[in-house]
Amino acid sequence: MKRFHDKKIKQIEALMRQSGIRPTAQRLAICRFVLCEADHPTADDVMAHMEKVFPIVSTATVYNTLKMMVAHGLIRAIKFPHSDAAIYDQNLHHHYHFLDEQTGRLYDVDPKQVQLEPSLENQFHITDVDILFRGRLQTPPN
Amino acid sequence: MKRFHDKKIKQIEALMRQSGIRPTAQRLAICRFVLCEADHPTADDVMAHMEKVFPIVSTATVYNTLKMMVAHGLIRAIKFPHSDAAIYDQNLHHHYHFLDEQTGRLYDVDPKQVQLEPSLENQFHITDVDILFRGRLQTPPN
DNA sequence: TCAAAATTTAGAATTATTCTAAATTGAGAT
DNA sequence: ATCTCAATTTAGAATAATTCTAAATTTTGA
Repeated sequence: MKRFHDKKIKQIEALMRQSGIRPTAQRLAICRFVLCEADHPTADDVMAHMEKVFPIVSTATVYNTLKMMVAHGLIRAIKFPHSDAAIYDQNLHHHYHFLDEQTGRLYDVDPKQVQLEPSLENQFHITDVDILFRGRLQTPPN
Repeated sequence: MKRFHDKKIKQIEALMRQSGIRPTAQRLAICRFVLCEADHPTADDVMAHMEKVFPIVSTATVYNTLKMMVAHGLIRAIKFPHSDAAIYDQNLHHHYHFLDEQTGRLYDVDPKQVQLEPSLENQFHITDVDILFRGRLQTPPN
């Protein structure tokens, strides 16, 4: 499993280089976490993880790296109404979100599962649609 | 028109009392602006207006009053991804929003104009849906 | 008219994020 | 290996939106 691990690192390093991000140790650790381990993390989540796996990282580096990843198209930054902190999304496909109001956890929603037909052509030319569903997880019938 | 003006003030005062908000001079001015004059204002917009019509109001009072109006169901506070500032919405009907990306102006969208059918019952119990359409105003054919 | 309660205020505190300028690290030429 | 220049990282200051605090002011109702 060490080998597997190494391979993942190598892949991420390659991805970073392809995107034009020089893979320093800090950046690599941040990218790995955000791309492979985390689920809709905030900058704070990344900080907390980094404090475990990396001697000392500054908030500046975390924010700079996240911003860089966004700029190079590796992730997207999104804000939701329930929190002031941006979350970083590794899912680059067009998708919506569901917020479990009880846990605060976000889930991706495939647009295929959502039939949406706005009749607004007369007034607005729509280029993008953000949707946040809110509620609770469905308790499966036992 | 003075009379008309007075009547509006009286109505707002009555509304405040009914909602359990004691109508002080500051609060009345804030309520009037938010309910009758403004369009999706931020706290900052309210501050700017107040500086014109009222000697001195503190940010604390503006925020307190807005929070109070929200708590008493006179308005709703909403956050959108394009700005960190909350906007206050006097439209209490269920509705969506359209953001004109060129001007930053928000428009209400009647849910009747939007056919939405998510197939998520197996996974999620949806209690609310926030939608933000983004784009530009439709240029009317000349 | 006076005390108690409510309101307002200035300014400090907080949170998420960005900026700044100095220190450190790294890469390529020698 | 070594030196230099550019890139990166850092601590901490700055910013913006909002909340908090404690003192000052206003209001209310015996």
